[in-house]
Amino acid sequence: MPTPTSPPPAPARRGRPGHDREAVLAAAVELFTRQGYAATSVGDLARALGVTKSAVYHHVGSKGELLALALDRALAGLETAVDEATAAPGSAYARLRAVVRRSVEVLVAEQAAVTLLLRVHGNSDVERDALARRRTIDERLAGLVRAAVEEGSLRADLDPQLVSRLLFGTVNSLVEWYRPGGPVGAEQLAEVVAAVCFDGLAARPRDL
Amino acid sequence: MPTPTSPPPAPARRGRPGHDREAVLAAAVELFTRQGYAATSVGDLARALGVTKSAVYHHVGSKGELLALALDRALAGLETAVDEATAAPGSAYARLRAVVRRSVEVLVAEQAAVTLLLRVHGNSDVERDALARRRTIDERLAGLVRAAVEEGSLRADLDPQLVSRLLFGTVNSLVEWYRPGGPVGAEQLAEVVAAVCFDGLAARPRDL
DNA sequence: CCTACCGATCGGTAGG
DNA sequence: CCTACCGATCGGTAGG
Repeated sequence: MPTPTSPPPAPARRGRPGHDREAVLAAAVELFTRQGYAATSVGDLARALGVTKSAVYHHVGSKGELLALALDRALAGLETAVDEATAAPGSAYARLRAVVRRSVEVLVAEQAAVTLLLRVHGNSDVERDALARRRTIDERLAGLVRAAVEEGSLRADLDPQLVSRLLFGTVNSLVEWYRPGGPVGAEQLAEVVAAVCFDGLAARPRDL
Repeated sequence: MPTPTSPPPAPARRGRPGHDREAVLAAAVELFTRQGYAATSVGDLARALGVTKSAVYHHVGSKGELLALALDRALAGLETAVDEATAAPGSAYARLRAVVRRSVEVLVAEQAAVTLLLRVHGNSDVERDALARRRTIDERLAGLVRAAVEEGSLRADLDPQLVSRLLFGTVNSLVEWYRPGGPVGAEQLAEVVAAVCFDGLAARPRDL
């Protein structure tokens, strides 16, 4: 038992050391991505943290609030990536390639949160708000692709919208298999993805 | 108790015309993909069909059985695509390109079921069995990529496993946005995806 | 009055 | 194919 008799005059920490809001969020994001949001109960989350459900509710108002926090983290990261890359000087092609690289880096840094974002169905206001923000990002990306096509640096035989979807579909698919700490680092991955997307997989003379 | 008093002599059709097992499965797959499997209750499904929950259980033994049927449909389609494309004559490159095209076609034909498959978490035996079958498919695809790299038709500076993941990550990402009946047909989409994956997005002299 | 919890239980709803 | 239910578990909250 912690201090049942001795009253320390300093009003320092009482109760157990315990977790903070950030630790609860981290555990929630991990479980939500591994099992799915709907399939994860607050009880599951509490068990993973080694506390009771009530302890979880001490730190967070609702299960949906945890989802909202996670989705905001993913969206903020992606929005910043798009902001920075679109504001950069240079050709539309260079900006697009930069946004691909930066997106991969965000996706690696906030992988679990981005995974959640990509799986949102719109089953609640929180999810619908996230989908709306995501659509805005997608539209900005499509605009960048359009500019690169008009500039003449992307193949002109394909619809820019289609190109945008294939491009960021490839980027987003990374969450399905990439695990940090493996043989491929984040920056290296970003460069490989950009190279494959823009230059293709087929062997070319310059490979030899 | 059923029929406590009135025993109708004619055993003809009783009850409403109603749905069959296939209609229940179709509605389930649609709802599971739209809302997520865990977030879809059997009551939701019943409401969508305009019947009661018990009516649903007349056609199907459990919610998990509906998931198993859907996942089997997706897996069988993809397995057939890989079977046929890998058995075809020609270079490894040609077989790989064929399997990409055939995969896109299966994905379009069984889009909802494939979407479900791609979102499986392994939360039940049904889901774990599906993941195991999917892994086998992925390994065969990776083997085909490896053969194409060794043959010299794919860029040799990248790990075949990485190439395989990017390639089929791109293919699989189609479920997120492709809707049949739109401006792009299935075969056309298959050809575009193969072209973009192998030749890249960047403009090249032959485009001009 | 605070932070950090616990044991028990709330009203509703899940799959069956 | 329905009405009428079950065991259990859901997200969330009470007092201490």
